[in-house]
Amino acid sequence: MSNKLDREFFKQSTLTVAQQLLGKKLVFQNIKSYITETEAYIGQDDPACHAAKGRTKRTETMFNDAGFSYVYLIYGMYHCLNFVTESKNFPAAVLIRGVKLLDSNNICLDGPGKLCKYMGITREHNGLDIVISNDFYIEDMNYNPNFITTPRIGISKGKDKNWRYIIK
DNA sequence: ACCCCGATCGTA
DNA sequence: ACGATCGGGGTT
Repeated sequence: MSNKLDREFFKQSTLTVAQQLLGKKLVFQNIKSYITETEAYIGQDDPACHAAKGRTKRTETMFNDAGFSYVYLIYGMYHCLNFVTESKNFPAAVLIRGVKLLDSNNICLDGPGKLCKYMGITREHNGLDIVISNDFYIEDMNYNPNFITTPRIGISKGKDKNWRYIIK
């Protein structure tokens, strides 16, 4: 038995998912970690959301049903991992900004580009259904850490939203 | 065809 | 503070 997160979890409001993902176990192939930092990107009214201007080839996966991965290349050299939230055809996702490895000396991977590089996550892993996958999923390990809330970073628009969450 | 810019990171 | 590096997306 496992406590793998199901589609209903990811269908919740994006802010709830972003907060609730903290402390959850992320399994990608043979790498196990837990999530320490997230950010929310929500819909066409969020100027920092890639899908703010609607459906494009790149943002197509943000319109997927909840529970799919959204991976994109940024600055020509790094990848960022997100999980799609809310309803199908509503573009919203949670960016995974930091994790702590569970089986390798508690190494912290602080930064979305760093954790993708370490895990080998690329655009090949875009649009995968992590609710049904057996080697890419998230599990509840019954850890509900306290967290702090801050503005999102690295963006030029939408700085007013306090949609970044970090384990204390 | 061209141009600008970006949900980053390592180095200085 | 800055450069690396390149695809997406809008404009000509």
